[in-house]
Amino acid sequence: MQTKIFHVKINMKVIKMPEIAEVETVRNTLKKRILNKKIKEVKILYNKIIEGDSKELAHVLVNNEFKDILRVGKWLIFELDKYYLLSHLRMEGKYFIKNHEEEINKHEHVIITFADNTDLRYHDTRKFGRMKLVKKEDLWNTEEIKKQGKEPMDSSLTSKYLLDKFYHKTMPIKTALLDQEIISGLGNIYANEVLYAAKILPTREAGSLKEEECQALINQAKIIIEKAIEMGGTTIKSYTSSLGVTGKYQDFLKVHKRDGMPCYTCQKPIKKIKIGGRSTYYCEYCQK
DNA sequence: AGTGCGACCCGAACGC
DNA sequence: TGCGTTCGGGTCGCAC
Repeated sequence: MQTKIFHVKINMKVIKMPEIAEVETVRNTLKKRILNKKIKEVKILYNKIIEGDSKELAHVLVNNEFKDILRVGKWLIFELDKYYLLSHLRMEGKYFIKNHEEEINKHEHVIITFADNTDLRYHDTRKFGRMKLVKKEDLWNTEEIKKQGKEPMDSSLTSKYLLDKFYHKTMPIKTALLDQEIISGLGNIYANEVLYAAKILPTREAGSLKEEECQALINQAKIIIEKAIEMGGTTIKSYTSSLGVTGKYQDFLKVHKRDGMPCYTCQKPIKKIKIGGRSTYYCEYCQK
């Protein structure tokens, strides 16, 4: 099983979507497969994935079991008895469940073996992902968790909240959308999509947005995330091969990676620029 | 404090 | 063909 196969084929390229919807999909998928199974061995093959002492982490996991899996923003949180194991997939982190006998792939960096001889394997080609052990009582005082802003699906994410966060901000709205301390869970791809759907130019100063524009961002973020979670679930279930992508995914992304191609609304070519070093796609006519 | 940018990684795509 | 170069993702840390 591959848990991170949130891929969309566009222009014959596979686009990866390491965002909140995908992390939620991973959480739901793993919950069905790994809870309440005794861990008998932990191998850490690349130490920099682990923040802190990797030997201690392995020691804590062995003879323990995962009770539940939570999520805050893009952080996966595996519940143990006295600790939580935090896991951030960054761009290319994936979890596989394999039989322990299967050969270890060169990108598998953490191998957790259960008593039933199945492995939970953390796979990360770019080695950007991170894991960290925290004591249960410290979870909400952990920097990474504490600073997460409101999630798109959270009803307390309101236009007033955004208006307040954006107040006097000179950075482009695109950059502000990627700030996890404001909205937790949006990545570069969804930021592009949300701005297009809300008809807001990515270059606008965040502080220049009106309340109704903030509301439009929230509305579109909810729609896009919800759809993506729905699609993610479907993708996991129907996954059979690397080509297991159905037709509807091709219609999902409206601007991302579509530079030079006609805008679906006005037919003028989609522009591509860099904002904060990140690829930004937009329609200069439809977005104001 | 707010903002911007390089570093971290490595496979894929691109240029010659 | 094969080589070297560029790009892209999220986040942190540093410089201004």
